[in-house]
Amino acid sequence: MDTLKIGELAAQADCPVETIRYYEKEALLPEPTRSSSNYRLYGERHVERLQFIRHCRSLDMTLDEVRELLRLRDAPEQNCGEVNALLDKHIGHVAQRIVQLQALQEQLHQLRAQCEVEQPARDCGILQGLASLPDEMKPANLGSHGGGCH
Amino acid sequence: MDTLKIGELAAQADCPVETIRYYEKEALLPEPTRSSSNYRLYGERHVERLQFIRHCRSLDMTLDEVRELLRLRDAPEQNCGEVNALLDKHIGHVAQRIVQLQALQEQLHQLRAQCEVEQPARDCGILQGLASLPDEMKPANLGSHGGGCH
DNA sequence: AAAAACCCTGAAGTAACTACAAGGTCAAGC
DNA sequence: GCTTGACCTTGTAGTTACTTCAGGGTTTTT
Repeated sequence: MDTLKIGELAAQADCPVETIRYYEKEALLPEPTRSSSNYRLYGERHVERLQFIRHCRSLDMTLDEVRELLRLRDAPEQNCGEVNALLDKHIGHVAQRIVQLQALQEQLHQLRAQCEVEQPARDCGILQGLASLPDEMKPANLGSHGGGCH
Repeated sequence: MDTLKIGELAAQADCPVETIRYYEKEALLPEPTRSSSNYRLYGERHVERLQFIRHCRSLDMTLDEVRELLRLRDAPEQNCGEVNALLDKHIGHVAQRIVQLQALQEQLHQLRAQCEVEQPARDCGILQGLASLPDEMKPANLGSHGGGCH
């Protein structure tokens, strides 16, 4: 019944093979059956589940959020209110991050305006602008849900 | 001459003590002198350098970017064109990330609109919307400079 | 039969810290 | 003089979501 090797599953869900093994270790994917030579063998339900996970990840959810959604998905007669709440919260996180990055962008543009020409580094307004710590924007202000742009 | 203990430096630059030790290990801060009881002792140049680093970090630069800026700062007669270029590149990263997150936000709002009520999870439009992998927005598309919002 | 392509496990590396554990030092109070 | 607490030391492990590697075994293709 389960006929897909890991590379075939990977192709169907557009996901690196190593990531699939990682998801298995994290218990996001159930352990598949094995062939006589110990190869993992997957079926349609694995394809669906992996696509679900990858879609969530493409929406920038954490694996913990995905885990929660999978749990809710696995209990189909329960109320989906929690699903809605989780998504709303995630939308809030993203909105917050956008606002943060926009404020950052403003600061960066101001800093950039300090030096329009190429000159000796000792006179560079940018390096001077970076020398003192502005209290409006401490690293701590980025918060635990900050995340980077890199 | 160097009279500040690590906790005092930490207070002046608003930076956790452990982070200072981490920056030292990363060679962003020079090794300080030591007291007879092996305590680190810092002076004004350390305060300045640490504030510089923290300011860069508050602007979401990577430590590699900071390292590069410190290098340029340490050569004051060189031309600062590289500083300007580094900052422009960083501004580009942030701009790109903002656009990405806005696209994400759009997708999340569309998904959220799939389910306005609380109902059995099996009928939840959100869970159904997450079930298939949309090709316009694969995780790979986020790129190596993606970063998260968490 | 040999080479290429695939599969296996387990460990280590990434970024930038943070949080211990297990101890040494110092100032204040009793 | 002794204790208590705040501070300092080193070193190690944990965080996220993977990615990369070493050192093999298997299957498919040539």
